[in-house]
Amino acid sequence: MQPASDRSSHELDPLERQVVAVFVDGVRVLGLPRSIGEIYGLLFISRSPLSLDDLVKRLDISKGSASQGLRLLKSLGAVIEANGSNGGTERRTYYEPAVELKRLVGGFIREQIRPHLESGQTKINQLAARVREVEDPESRKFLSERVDRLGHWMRSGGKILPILQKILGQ
Amino acid sequence: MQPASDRSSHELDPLERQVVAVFVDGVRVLGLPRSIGEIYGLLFISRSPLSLDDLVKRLDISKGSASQGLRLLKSLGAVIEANGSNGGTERRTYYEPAVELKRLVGGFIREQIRPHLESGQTKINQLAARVREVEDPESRKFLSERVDRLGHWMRSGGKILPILQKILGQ
DNA sequence: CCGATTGTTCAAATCATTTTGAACAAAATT
DNA sequence: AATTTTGTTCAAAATGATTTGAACAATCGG
Repeated sequence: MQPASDRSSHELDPLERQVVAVFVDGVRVLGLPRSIGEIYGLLFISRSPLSLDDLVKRLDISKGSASQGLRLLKSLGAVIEANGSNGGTERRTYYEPAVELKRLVGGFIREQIRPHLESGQTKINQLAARVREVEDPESRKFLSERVDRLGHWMRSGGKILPILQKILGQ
Repeated sequence: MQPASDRSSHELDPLERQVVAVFVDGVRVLGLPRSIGEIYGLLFISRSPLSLDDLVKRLDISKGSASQGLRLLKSLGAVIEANGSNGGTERRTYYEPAVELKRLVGGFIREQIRPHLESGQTKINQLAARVREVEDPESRKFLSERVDRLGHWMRSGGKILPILQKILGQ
């Protein structure tokens, strides 16, 4: 005989499976691996925080995956450690999802978008320097027009981000 | 003896290579394959339209890649066919890049983002229906709060897109 | 101190995506 | 009509990313 809320059952129930599937899809659009979606999805639909071991058992993934997945999600600020409100016994750490869109978007931008924009800006500066050394004035004009445009795109991208965050912050 | 603008040289010059590298990086962030970045990048930095065959030779990619890459780029509205301004001789088609950010962003949103948002919305509706059938009122309350949140995220995503387009359209 | 528990790391295996290239189709040229 | 040119398609190969699992470290309890 099992308790009503069957924490020892390893399998996901259909609703949980469906939620996890939504997140697996979602993270693929963002270019993140499937396991990230599985982990976050299960945390999102679970009423209480889960340990690494819970994730391993219920999602049937390896410890390695769970560990790495949690690390990434923590770095994004998408999961937080739920330090047991118990008296400090229990050394196992439990995780819960951050559920404010603002936080999620902010973390994603900070970790996954900004670094690319920054390295892109560097490369475009190098490009501009090279273009200045092109002999033929006609070519140089064309190339600098294009490279300028590229720089403009980058700057637009940079400007969009805070706006995005502002809007999604409600 | 070769003409000054050496169209028969297969190799990219260093500047072209650098531009292509920037686009290869760029499209990876968007989750598109490398060849897409190579093709668009070379078109972007080329003073005249290029044919499929030019792309194959200069980028040293297969005909198949070039053909599929061009198809995707056309569907995004990122390259357009430059119908020779000649008298209709020349049956080979040449391609040039669309260089207005607005167009590029619009195409990407239409082809790569909207479909996901739409199928996501469908899935969330199914989810909501299932949640209504959960017996335990406590659980049902929790689950419907979470699923509502998910729906809210989706709608936020949908609302952001036109704003993005407006801002990037200058 | 020893064994059990919890979690991390990283090389190897697995899996998914992209690229290739051969076969084919369509249209133009001889 | 046969050949050449241009381009598409798609199964198989190559590539690249993720996942696994064994080895390891750290901490706790007995």
